[in-house]
Amino acid sequence: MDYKQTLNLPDTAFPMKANLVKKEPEMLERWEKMGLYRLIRESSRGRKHYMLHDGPPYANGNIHMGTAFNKILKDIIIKSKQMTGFDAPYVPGWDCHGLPIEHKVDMELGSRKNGMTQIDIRQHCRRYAEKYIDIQRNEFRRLGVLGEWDRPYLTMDYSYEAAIVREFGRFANNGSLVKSKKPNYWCISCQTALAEAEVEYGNHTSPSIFVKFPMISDMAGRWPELKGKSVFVLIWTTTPWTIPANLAIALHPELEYVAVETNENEVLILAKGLLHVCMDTFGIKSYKVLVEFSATELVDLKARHPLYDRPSVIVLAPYVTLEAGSGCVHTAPGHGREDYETGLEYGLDVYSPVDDSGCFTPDVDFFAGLQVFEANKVINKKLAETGALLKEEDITHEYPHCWRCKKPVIFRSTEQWFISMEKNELRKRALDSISNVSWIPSWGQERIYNMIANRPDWCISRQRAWGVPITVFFCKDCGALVVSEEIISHVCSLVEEKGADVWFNEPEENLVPSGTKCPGCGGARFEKETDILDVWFDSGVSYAAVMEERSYLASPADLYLEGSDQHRGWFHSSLLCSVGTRGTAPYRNVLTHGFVVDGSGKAMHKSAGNVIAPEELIKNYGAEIIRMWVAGEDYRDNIRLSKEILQRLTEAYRRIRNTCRYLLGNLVGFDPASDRVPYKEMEELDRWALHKLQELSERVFKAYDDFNFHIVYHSLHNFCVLDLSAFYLDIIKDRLYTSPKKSKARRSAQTAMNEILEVLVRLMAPILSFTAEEIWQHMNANGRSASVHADLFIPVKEEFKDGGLAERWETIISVRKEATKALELARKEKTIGHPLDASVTIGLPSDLFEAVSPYRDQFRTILIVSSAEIVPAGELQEGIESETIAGLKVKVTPSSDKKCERCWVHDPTVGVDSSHPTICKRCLDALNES
RNA sequence: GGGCCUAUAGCUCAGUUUCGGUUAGAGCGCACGCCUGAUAAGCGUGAGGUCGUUGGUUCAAUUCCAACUAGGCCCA
Repeated sequence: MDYKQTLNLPDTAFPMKANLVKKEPEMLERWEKMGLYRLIRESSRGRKHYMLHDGPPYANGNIHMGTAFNKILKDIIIKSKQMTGFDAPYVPGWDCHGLPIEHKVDMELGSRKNGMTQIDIRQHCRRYAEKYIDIQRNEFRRLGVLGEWDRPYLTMDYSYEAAIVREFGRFANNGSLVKSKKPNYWCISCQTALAEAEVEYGNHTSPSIFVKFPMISDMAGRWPELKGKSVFVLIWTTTPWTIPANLAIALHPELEYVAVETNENEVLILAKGLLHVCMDTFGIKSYKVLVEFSATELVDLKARHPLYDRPSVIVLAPYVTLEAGSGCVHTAPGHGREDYETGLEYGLDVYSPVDDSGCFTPDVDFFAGLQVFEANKVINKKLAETGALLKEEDITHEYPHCWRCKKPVIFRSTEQWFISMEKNELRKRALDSISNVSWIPSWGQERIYNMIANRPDWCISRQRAWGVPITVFFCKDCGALVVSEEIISHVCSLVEEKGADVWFNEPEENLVPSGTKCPGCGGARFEKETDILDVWFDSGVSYAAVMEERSYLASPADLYLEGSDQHRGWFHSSLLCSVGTRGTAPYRNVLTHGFVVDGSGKAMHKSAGNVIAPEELIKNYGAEIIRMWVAGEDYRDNIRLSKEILQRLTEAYRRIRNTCRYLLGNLVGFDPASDRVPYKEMEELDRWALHKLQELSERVFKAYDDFNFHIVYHSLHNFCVLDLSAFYLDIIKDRLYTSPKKSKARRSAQTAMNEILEVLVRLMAPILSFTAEEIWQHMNANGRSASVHADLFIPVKEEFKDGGLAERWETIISVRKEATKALELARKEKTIGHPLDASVTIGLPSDLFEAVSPYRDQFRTILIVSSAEIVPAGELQEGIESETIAGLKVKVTPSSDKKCERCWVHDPTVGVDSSHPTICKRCLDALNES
């Protein structure tokens, strides 16, 4: 007789092989068809909200691992919050305006751009953004990210553009908006301002000059050594054309300076550390240090400009180095970023006497009308004439060039709009609001605090085409700035209806409310501003344009979640916008993650050739493995990605999948409604499993709560591998297979397994979204939600917890561990093969014997051997001594009994019934019962 | 150069973080073996770590402090 047919072996249609690459798209289609996202929204209506506000990725290019990571992390949070019992909507967004898109469109258009209007170009930009929104949307959905994909928020939506204008208006109308000069890259050939991204660095030869600035301030009074000498401060520069704009000389606050006499009573001031280098350069053999000063002694003293009759003041600046020059840095606030910052600090004018074509303005004596690069040699000649030029030579160095015409660019100051950090105490209020936000990890707080504390005013104007205009006017008669709540509200409604294009399409008279008068002169003719807004302002007001606008969302959000670079980006701009207009931060919690790096911890760069694309992984592994990777890595640090990591994840995935498959297979024919065994009547081992399950739930819930998804992942995996596969499931196999189908012993195990699967499938759903759903479809259908994602976590059941039981089983497990070691030795010695060949006797020290002896009858099954006996240590002479538990001995011998053909246990009762001569009594009973 | 952060077995993570103290844990992978009634599965045993480097504090440091190195983000 083939007794195998009489066993209850696992049986399920749930495939062992996941085939994720093929199955995932089918699952997505299913979700799409059933309208899963809507379904979840409807089913959670009325629950407490959890508001995660999506930071908009830029609508350009395909997604990369970083954006994929970020979106999956958000999805895990949304799903876990949803299953915890919140109503957690997710509205994805895109950042659509800005230079990078305009750039790409520029390149696509090429020379065609020349005949085009700004409106034409904007149309192309809009189409370009739309194209990539579609591409990225599909890519994000493919990852299993659930959200309102059919109605995302776009910063180029008319309603969003209107919100930008409205929020900008609040700043304009509360006096925070100021106009002032700021140096920027400027291409004199294209006659346009350039952004950092439009500048390419390349070699360039510049004249390098050392120039003497005579001191005006009296030095001899304080330093008698200098009495009667001509004292000069020595500066060095590679841009002689900025000398006419010199207003200051910067020294490093912590460097030592010297006054050195070179010849004929001439004294030079320079950094002590560069003295010898400089003297060598000048070919000065004999010189004498007269005085040494610290920089702080010289600050505020005045030198005279070498060409003009005006002072050049000595200031301190941290960026001064000893790498080159004299340690005294020529400072022209109108022509350098650092010079500008220093100028602001010391209240210097942003003097930039150069016009659009790069020529000196008429007020510049000697050089008016000269183009700056041409002017270099003229200026040097003039300096030489006045005796100020100490040394001149050419040097080749890295210098910024225009990305389009490849010509060297200059730094030049132009009028820009700023949001003042001080006018309405924006800086102070922003800093105050930071402490009301929970920053995760906590160091995020210090990081953004330092940034806000040290940042200059926010320059919000861009001389570009693709963006939302700065909607202010100037009076054509008196030049006054004209902006008001009425004007902003009028423009807003126009933009709402026609998009921001209306600003460029319509003449001024159509953009102001009729009857608008200049508040200064009463004039009625206006000129509109043509600058557009910094795109950081666009996304910075998303809390207003999205969270406040949509009825089912709310602001402040519970969570903003982006990479750590966003402390300078979106977290930063959103904070300034919200504090500036609402007086409070737009978020309660800010979670940051690190960056995706390669297996060795290096950043992914095209040039390094170590970039891995999401598309490639989806094709080879499936999105589920990427999701597991997102969960498994501790994202506070850098997030590593390599082939080996993926390999490990794939194996872990199979393990979890197979454990669930085994549970499914053993639950065939089990209807919990009618077959469930009451807790009190369950076998103790099954109750142990339920206890461990509650511990798992507790740990996982806490981990989800703390956003520690790697703990969720490790906990789930460990539970499947250790508690289930290697212990619980292995032991109950015998009971499941050989007991009668409907026996209480078997139903008890199934009751536990059913509970385990119900809990597991939910706990894993936020991470293993595809697989959990697949399992869900194979589970008993009674009263089940249409999707696991529309269901809730099963709360920890206190009634399933039994600490005392768990403790007793800890002891049993520790004894089991010793027994398996002894079995392994016996196997090595070929005494046994399968553990069921063995008969085991365990000698235990008295305390252990006391603890374990109530379970002596169960030890055969616990050890999965044919017979097991527990005796006091003294009664066992032979056997292997344990190395870890003192006094414990294990004796393993081959079983002398016959092997039951049905249950494979060697048992003395095999053959008791002549009609079934090859099976044991237990199996005989089982056969008779069923 | 500045701000913030990270550094535990081949890989992913625990732990020591509010008190520094006996042989630093887990899983995976690897090696070896078992099973063939979870089978392109399952079980067992074992080998892997001077806890980034160097100093300091201490009776004692992977754990505290400093510097350095490597790496990351943001600035310059």
